Parts: sequence; C-alpha cells; structure tokens
Amino acid sequence: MNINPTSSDAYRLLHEGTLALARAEQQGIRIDINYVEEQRDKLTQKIDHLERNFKNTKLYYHWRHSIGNKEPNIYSNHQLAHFLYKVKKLTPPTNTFSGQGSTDEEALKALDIPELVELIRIRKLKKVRDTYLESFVKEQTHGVIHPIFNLHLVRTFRSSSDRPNFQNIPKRDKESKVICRKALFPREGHQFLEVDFGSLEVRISACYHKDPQMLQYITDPTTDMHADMGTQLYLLDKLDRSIPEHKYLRDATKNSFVFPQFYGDYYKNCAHNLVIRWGKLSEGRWKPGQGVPMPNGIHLADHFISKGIRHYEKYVEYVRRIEDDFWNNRFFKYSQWKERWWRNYLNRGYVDMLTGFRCSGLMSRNDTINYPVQGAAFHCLLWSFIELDQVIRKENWDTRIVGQIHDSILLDVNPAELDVVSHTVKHITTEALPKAWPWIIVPLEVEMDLAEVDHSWADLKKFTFA
DNA sequence: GGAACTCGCCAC
DNA sequence: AAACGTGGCGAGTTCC
Repeated sequence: MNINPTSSDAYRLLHEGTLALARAEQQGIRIDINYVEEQRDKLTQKIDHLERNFKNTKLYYHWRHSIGNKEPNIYSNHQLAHFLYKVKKLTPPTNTFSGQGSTDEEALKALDIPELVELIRIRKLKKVRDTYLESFVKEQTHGVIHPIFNLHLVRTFRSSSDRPNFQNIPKRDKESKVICRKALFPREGHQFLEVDFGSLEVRISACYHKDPQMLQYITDPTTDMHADMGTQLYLLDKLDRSIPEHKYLRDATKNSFVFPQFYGDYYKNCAHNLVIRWGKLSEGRWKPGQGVPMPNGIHLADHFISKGIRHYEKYVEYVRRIEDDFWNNRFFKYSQWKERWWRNYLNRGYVDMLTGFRCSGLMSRNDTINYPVQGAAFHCLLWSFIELDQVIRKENWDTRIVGQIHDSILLDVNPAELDVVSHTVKHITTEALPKAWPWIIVPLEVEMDLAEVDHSWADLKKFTFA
C-alpha cells in the first residue's frame, strides 16, 4: 500500500498541515488534574465493589472450581471463553476473527446471564479509568496534555492521534463522556468552540459520483434520505422524526443500513442489526409483543406480522430486495461509479483522490471506494485548519486551535474574539474552501458548539449566530 | 523480559 | 465476486 501526493497542492497540504498541527500540539489542552485523580479513585471504589459482588456469584464459584480452585482473571477473555464455551459448553453467539468464541459485549448479552451483564459494566468503568483518565495523568505536563496529530500513518491519508489519542474520547455514552470530557478545559478566561462539518463524507462522495438522487438529498432540505430508507426497511407509510419511536427507527436505519451500505456492507449484516440489535427481535419466528415499541402501542413484531413478515429469515430476504433497489434504482449513478472506480483500479493499479493524492498497492473493492472519499473529506478539514491557523497568526489573535477529529476542529477562544472567530471559521469552511477547490460541487455546512467561559469540553451547547 | 500477537472498545 | 472503511490503546497471552 502506497499513497503519494502527486500534485504540488497535495504536497503543500501535507507540509503546511504538519506545521499547523504542530502549533496546535504545542498549545495543548488544560486538564483538571485534581478532578481526574478524584474520578479515578471514585471509579476504583466502584470497580472494587462490583468485582467483589461478581466474585460472590455462583457463576464465579463455578468458574473457579473448574480450574482447580485457582482464582480466574475476570479480565482475561481467553479464560472467560474457555469457561463459557468449553466448561459450560454454551454455544458462542458469535466468533472472533480467529474462530474463537467471542466474549465481547454483544456476545455476552446474547448469552442472557445476569452476572455477565455485571461484567460488561465493570469493563466499561475500567476502560474509562485505565484508557482515558490514566492517560491524561500520564501524558500531562504542568496540567496540560499535548495530543499528537500524525499525517503520515493512515492508509487513506486521514490523520491519527496519540499520546494521548485525542480522537477517540467517549462521546456517545453519556456517563463515560461526562467523566472524561469534564477533565478538559481551555485556558483560564477562555471558552471551547467546536466546529463540525455536517455529513462531510457523504457530500465528498457526491463530488466523485455526482449521483442526481444523492445531490437532491444533499441540496433539498425537505428531503430526508434516512427517513426514506427507514420507511422502506420498517414498512411504514411515513416516518415522522418528531415521534420518539420513529426517531429511534430513523437512527437505526442510519447506523445499520445507510452508512454501512456506503462503506460496502451487505444486506445480511444490515438485516441483523436493523431488527436484532436495534429492533430487539430474535432469529427465527417472531411472537406478538416482541421488539421495540411502536407509536400506536404495539411492538415491532406485531407490526411486521401485520405486514406478513413473521420470521427473521423472511425479513433478511426483504432487506436483500431493498438493498438491490437502493443501488440499482435509487442510487444507480453512484453504483455505476463504484463499478467504474473498481475497474479503473484493476486496470491501472491505483485510484486518484480529488485532492491530488494517489492510492496504489493492494486494495480490496471496498477500499478503492472508501479511501478516496475518506481521504478527500479529511483534506477539506485540513485545508480549513491551515487557513484558520494562518489567519489567527496574521491577525495576532489570542484564540488558538487545539485539536482536530477528522471532520471537526476544537478551538480555545478568547471570548472577546468569539464573534470574529466564528464568522471567519464559517467563511473559510463554507465559502473559501469550495472556491479554492472547484471540484467541490455541493454546498458545505458546518455546525458549531460552544461552552461557556471556563467550562469543560463536556459542556458544549449548540451555538448559532446571525 | 521484551516483542508481537489477539481481543475488545473508544472515536469518525 | 464479495461481504463495514480508518485509527490508538490497554490487558492478557504467547513467542523467542
């Protein structure tokens, strides 16, 4: 695998990007070390308590007995798999890549053993303590962490981050998010502003394939791709985002079908996630009352049964037809582009990005589609990062860029500069960038989140301005 | 005793 | 035909 900048623009992006990122690294992010140590001790107490409870369960006694009354290591997946799948002879719900029975959260939940749910809880708390809080303490100097951003490590020419990794700090799980992000602060008297490109990868993919239906979804705010797919996949007449049960199904559609399809997933995985993971249904025949609630007081199983789909296998076949429609009707031009792109790769041995980089070497079919999209999308962020960094220095602002997460930028803002900073950011990302790169044929959008002065990264709130 | 591996899990 | 893309990192385990 080999990727090269093949134009001087691409080279400049790497050169200037390295310098701009280095300035953010040097600036760093303040951590509240007292808070971190306090939370770490709190978590330790919780973990110790839960561990003691776990070691008093019948399951644990059985486990210990099975290895000659030695103490098993409850954090060893190897030992746990041996106990569950060899000693107790349970059927592994899923297997790992190397063919062993899985002991991840999904598998343990499927086994439906209460003690294992407790083990999942312990693992989560340990992850927060040992991966995040511990690394903040370990990596800080004088109460500031300086995450590193690399431009030379990722196959798609995205960035990566380490020491500590600033790009995977918990966000989706509320509890983990608050514990970790409450540790991070801007300089005294300053405030965090985070700027996110909206659906950047989808927009950049459209710049490659120019599919008319996709362009419509991007440019017409009255359309909703995820809702359209949700109505099909869950057999609804319409999907109304203001109804909580419908919003849930729309999210399920987005995360289990639309995005995975864009990455190259296929209907069998999608069907499983749509109705088993999110819909809480089982394989085989469905019984009334099963599954997540629906708006009219019934449940998902009742709904599917009323539509003539009474078991999982029939639903999988249904999703196969939707997938076929998705690529061969709805996004036909996108589909043609994927095929053409793969053929080009087979003929030439490389694919070119819109940003002047070339991916060559051994790639799978999915790779040839995903790399150029992922890379060019990140380059939009990097170009904006460089531009903003230059304005900050030229205008001698007190505001600083402190980090970047693939399609977002984190700023440590002097409140007196908030107005000019937010307007400048908006201008660079949505106007200057498409002007500089005419291949960007779709509108770009950014969302901003702001924390109050002296508040943490956990305290961001939607920020709008005239 | 360290390197390299597997697995699990966090982000986009 | 193929079958979800990119990372970092901690812990346990195995190899040398």
